[in-house]
Amino acid sequence: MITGAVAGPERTPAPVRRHDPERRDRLVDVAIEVIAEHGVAGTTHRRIAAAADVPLGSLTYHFTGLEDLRAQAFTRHAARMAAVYESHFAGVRTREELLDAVTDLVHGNAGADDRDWAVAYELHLAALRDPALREVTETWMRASRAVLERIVDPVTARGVDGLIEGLVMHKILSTGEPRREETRQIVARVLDVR
Amino acid sequence: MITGAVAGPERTPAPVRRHDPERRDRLVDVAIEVIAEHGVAGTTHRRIAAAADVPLGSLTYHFTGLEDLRAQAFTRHAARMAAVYESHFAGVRTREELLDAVTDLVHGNAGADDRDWAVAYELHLAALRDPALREVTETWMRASRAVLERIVDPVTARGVDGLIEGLVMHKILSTGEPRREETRQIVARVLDVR
Amino acid sequence: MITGAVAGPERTPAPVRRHDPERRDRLVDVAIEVIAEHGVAGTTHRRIAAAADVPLGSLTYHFTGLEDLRAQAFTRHAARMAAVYESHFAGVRTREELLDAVTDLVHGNAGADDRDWAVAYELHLAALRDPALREVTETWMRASRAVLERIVDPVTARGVDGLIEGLVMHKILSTGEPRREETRQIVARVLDVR
Amino acid sequence: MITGAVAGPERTPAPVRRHDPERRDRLVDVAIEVIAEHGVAGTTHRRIAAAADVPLGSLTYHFTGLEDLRAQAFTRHAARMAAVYESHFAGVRTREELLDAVTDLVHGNAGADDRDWAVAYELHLAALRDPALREVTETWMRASRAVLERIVDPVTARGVDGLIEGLVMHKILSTGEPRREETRQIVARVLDVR
DNA sequence: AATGAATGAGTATTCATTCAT
DNA sequence: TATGAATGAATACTCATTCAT
Repeated sequence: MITGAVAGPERTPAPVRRHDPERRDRLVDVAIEVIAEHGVAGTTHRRIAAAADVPLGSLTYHFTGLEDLRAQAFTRHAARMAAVYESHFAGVRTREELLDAVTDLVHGNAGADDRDWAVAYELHLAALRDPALREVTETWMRASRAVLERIVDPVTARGVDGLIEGLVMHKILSTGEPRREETRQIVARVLDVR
Repeated sequence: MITGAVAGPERTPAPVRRHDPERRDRLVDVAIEVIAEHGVAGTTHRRIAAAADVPLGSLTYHFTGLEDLRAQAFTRHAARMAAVYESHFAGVRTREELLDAVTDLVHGNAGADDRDWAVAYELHLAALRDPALREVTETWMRASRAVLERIVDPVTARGVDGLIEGLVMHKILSTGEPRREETRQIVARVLDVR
Repeated sequence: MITGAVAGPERTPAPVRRHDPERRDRLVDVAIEVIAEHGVAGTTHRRIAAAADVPLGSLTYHFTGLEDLRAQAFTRHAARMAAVYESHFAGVRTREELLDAVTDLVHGNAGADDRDWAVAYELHLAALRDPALREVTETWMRASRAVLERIVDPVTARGVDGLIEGLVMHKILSTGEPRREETRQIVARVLDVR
Repeated sequence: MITGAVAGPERTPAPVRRHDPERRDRLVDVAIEVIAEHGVAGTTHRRIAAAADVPLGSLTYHFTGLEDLRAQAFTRHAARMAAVYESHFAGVRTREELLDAVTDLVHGNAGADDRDWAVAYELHLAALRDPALREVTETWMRASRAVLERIVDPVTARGVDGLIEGLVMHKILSTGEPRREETRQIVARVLDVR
């Protein structure tokens, strides 16, 4: 016996959806993905809504505006990146161990891939023009330095942090993958190991 | 020997050139300025036209489109930055001299200021998604390395180049200016000086 | 005789009324305030809800829609303005007394200030396009005339009523306050006093 | 012989339009009409564009924004209304002639109909909240008074002007047309005729 | 050759209203 | 009963690009 399905003439195609707790939360994650994919400039309400499979109005319901959502996305991303740093260097005690850990980080073996770094650079650039985001980048930078300063002195920490930033950016930009051994050699010098 | 009238492929039928013959050229410069001021995302035909005090139609007359103009602006900027590198390191012979030169570069005493670096980061990020710009960044990066490789080995060159990139970015992002002596100390290690 | 429980058509099954039992009533007042502040065009569910410190859903719960609420707000305002007329002219018997009373009304010494008149004009204009509101304005206008006709003939009543309308509007629009003595002089002529 | 008209497969449905000088000018007129029809609140870009049979983008090309267009529409309307006053009272010399002229004006026999007055009231209300429009209303009001002051003293001018305003508004709001003779009688008193 | 007008696609945002809870 | 989430239509506005002049 066939149940229901009596085709009335103007049956609407199922309104569905509705009641989606955590949507707000999910939207922030989707926004991060869209930034990774299309850059800040290409991050539009429409694109996020489409990626999250959510109606357009939902975005401005949950967030004051695109700027608001963007800021939250960046804040979350920075927090995650800081957590990656934190946990990646958690067991490191000596400069020798740090050397391997930093090399791993640069080469993507630490929980943050090119995509994540790309978002980070988007954040950096956005922060250059938006003071509100400066706070996010500064908090993040302070956290990173603090992690490194558990093992090395502040000057070295600043050097390593800067080196990571630059090497990763060049790695992302280059077509050819740089050799791990070379990276290790450079990091070793900044760390004054050997 | 007749100097003029060398029949090149695009011989125009007596140019006449109403006035403002270097407008095309000037527009590229203005575009760089607008990118510095408003970022790639905020760089529109209208904004450039206004900044150059030129009618809107003039932009699409001289350039295929915005993308075209942007690419030319980035190309020119990269060439200029490469020239800054080139001339800044021109007289440098020893690692000791290089140490000072690099420190100067990072601290803005080399012909490239924060504004210039900001455009460079805009380019980096744009190149991440536009293969056409990848060529520009790679050419530039190769040129930078070549300059450094006149003085140090390739691995060190890559390290110094990356360190400059990272330190400058962090300097631009930070509110407080980092101390020159610290920078020098870090660079010294990568250069293996002292 | 039992006072309560008169079985009217809409006998509710023991109201219970959680709290804020006069919310509905209060919302109408808040709506009037919002109209005064932002005009009909700027009177939105959200704005009223915010001004009343009430959840958004509360508005559509208590009222069929915005139009409904607006109509009720205007109706109440017109009733209040009519009451102001009524009580302001209550003790007036002679044309001489009326002359002072009208002058006072125009100059805001009668319980209705510029803000109230602004809402009145919003109503007038809205009524121009919404027949439902026409009823409100006509009832109000009839009431006003009736008040005046207790003292003067219908033609004079219509004249005075019109004059009040026009003088108040010009007073509201003008930057400089008109002189009371002038107003009095004009009103005197329409009333044929002196 | 059949000329042209060789039907290619993807013939677009005629782009037409283009080159429409005076469009800007025409848009201001259309805006006035839309305000008359739908009120300020209902005057949207879309509505004006549709009424003028012009693409949406054309509006923001010619005007800074809706506010700009609205202001220009009101300014033009006020100028026209002032011109109506001016020419309507041009030949008037005596108070007796003025009496007839004012009565005609109120009853719509002077080149300004209900529709025009409705726009005027829209302007009044808009001016209440927008200082920029205050200038328009004040200029207009000054012009009206100046016209009347050629015939009567300033106080009387202010009274007549106010009376016209009020009587016209009530006439527009009322369903039944008031009797001309009554209007004349009231105006006569303010003018102190007979 | 040069440009101002024109246009259609796309942007963020606001909002009245519906509805599951 | 009351409400916060949800949604789709509508809003003003921006813009790259086209094109008649």
